[in-house]
Amino acid sequence: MSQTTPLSNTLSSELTSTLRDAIITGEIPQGAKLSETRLSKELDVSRGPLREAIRRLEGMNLIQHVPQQGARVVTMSMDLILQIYDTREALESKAGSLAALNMSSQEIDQLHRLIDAQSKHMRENSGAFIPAESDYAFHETIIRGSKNKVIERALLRELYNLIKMFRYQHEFARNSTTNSLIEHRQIVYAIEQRDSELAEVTTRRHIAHARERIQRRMQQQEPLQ
Amino acid sequence: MSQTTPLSNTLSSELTSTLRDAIITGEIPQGAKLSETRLSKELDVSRGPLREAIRRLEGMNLIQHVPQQGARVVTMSMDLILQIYDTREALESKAGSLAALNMSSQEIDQLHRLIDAQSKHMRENSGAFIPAESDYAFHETIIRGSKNKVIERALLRELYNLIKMFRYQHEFARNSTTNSLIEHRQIVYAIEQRDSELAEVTTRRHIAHARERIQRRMQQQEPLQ
DNA sequence: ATTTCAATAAATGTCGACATTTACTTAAAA
DNA sequence: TTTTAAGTAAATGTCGACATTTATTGAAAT
Repeated sequence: MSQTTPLSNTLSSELTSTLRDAIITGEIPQGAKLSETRLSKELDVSRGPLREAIRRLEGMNLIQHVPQQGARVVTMSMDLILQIYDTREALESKAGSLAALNMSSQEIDQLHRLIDAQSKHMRENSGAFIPAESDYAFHETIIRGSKNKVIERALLRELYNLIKMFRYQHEFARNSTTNSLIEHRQIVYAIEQRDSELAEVTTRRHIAHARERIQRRMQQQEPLQ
Repeated sequence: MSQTTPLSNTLSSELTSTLRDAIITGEIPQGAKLSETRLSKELDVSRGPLREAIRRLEGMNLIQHVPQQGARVVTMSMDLILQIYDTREALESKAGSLAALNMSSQEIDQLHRLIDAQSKHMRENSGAFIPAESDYAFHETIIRGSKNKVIERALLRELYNLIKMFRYQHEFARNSTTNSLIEHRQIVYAIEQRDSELAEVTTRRHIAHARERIQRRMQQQEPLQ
């Protein structure tokens, strides 16, 4: 009989998800110390699995660990979020070009469905933003469509969590005008045409625009620390 | 009194380095299982720090961990090494362009010293390869010079270990003809001129050439598994 | 001989306790 | 009052043992 998904994940991986979400939402705030003794009491687990979860979150860039001092949630500075977006631009533009070569037609269909939903949402809520989940789904579909596991891991496991944290905790960082939808359409068009160079350029510009918006809004509105 | 570097690192971080090196050199071969019970006896440590080290190596892409089954050293396939080089091209070209903007003159001097040493080595050992350490030092200097900690971490902590493993275990993957030295000079020239676009292009091409060499040699010589 | 199943052995996951280092508090001295 | 230092409290690092799951072995049945 074939093996199905395990009913009980390991405690360590449960803790990883729990803490990750708590960090993204800000329930555990930036810069906060993750005290092992306190958390183990609060969550009613021993320190072993907790330490493993913390090591994993370290690998996801969500936590910084100093030997003999403990672990702290990363602090999102203006500098850091711009560095993240520079990195994202480099990786995701490559993912876009690879997606144009490697995506299945089913995956391209999925992109169309997501764009249509985004378009519908914009029409019905005039001038509204693209819902964060729909935007993530769009980008994740392309990233997975690149069929490059290394880029996929770097983006989804190590950058997107930080981006989600940033967006979740800073309203002004939420997506994005009608421009984004237009740019999404341009990207899908390029992928559909199997034009990897165009996909690379349109994706690069899409991320660069997002970076510019962040930089602009941050300078005027709220100088992050 | 100011705090100096600690005399005794934590056991867990010692183990991380030890295992990392053993994996890179192939002392622990690709695909091998990292049995906790066996390793804890061999290295005479308890399983706690060992498990933490394994989690860290997981974050460095050197190990794959399956719950309830244990950890195995990554297997380097033809597909994987090419994916790594595609990722490296995207990241390091960006690092090159940022280095042209952000490197200090001291760092640029360091690049010159490295190139001169490489040049001297080539003259004295006719047609020899650039020593691996010198090549790594060159690229690391540029990557750090980008002043982008996110890119730096992605490259040095998550890609270069895999590249070192690949090179160490496959002689045919060792660097590189006189071409590499010429390309190094082109990159330094661009950085020196603070020409970020040129630095991006020359770096991109340098990595792309390395990728092509690997692909070519792999097809004729030894089809990796 | 091959397959299936039960029993056993071994490995990973988890826990609690001890050791050592760091942080804090309090008292003494300047 | 401020600073320094000793002593105490707390936190991280490490260890060994138990629990549960997975892998292996061997015997029985087809």
